[in-house]
Amino acid sequence: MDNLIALDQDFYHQDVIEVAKQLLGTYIRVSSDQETLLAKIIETEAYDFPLDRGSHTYGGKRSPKNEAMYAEGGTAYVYKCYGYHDMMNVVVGPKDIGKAVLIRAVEPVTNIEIMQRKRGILGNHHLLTGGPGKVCHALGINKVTHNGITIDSKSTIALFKGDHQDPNMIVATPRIGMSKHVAESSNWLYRFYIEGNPYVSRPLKLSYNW
DNA sequence: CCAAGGATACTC
DNA sequence: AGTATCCTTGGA
Repeated sequence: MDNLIALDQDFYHQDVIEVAKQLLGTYIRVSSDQETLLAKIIETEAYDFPLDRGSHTYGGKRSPKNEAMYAEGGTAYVYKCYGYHDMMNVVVGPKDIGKAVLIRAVEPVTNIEIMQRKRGILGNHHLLTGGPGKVCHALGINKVTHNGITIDSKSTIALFKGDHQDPNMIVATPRIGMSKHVAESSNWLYRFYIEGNPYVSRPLKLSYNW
């Protein structure tokens, strides 16, 4: 994978739904002292502001925990869910506007064996990187190291343009894991993935009716 | 103090 | 398809 072109700042200042869709097919690179891992993003979820009840920033709610989500577009918002699963989001829009896109699944591109070792998984399929916690685990993304960092070609987390993504191959569904309190927001079609991609997360509750 | 988690891995 | 479980954060 040569010729990687980093996403520019303008990319992160589009509508959050646009960013969620356009991130499909782009490449995420995570670098550490030990290795450089590359994967293609194939599933995302948009979190809007301020009326999205499913978002951590709903109603302008702000605390040290979600502060990074109010940073400038192009920042990483990484938080822990259920005590141990790290979740990686790309912040969207201007500073103090709490919008972001969650990276829900990726397709490994280089150093797949290292991702398998980190995950403790032998195969190369959706169990390896299909799920937001799995993505961070496989790529070595964690809150302590990465929350609040700027995403650019010089950073430990970088995003690069992918091949042109056919809009007809993008599937939209409700988001996963929305609680009841979230009410009507849970029905919004804010989850996007590339049709037919084998790495799409498939939790058990995937029977939708619309 | 307690309830709520943008989930995952393991059983049956 | 069910269930145990990780533990930090923030609001009451």
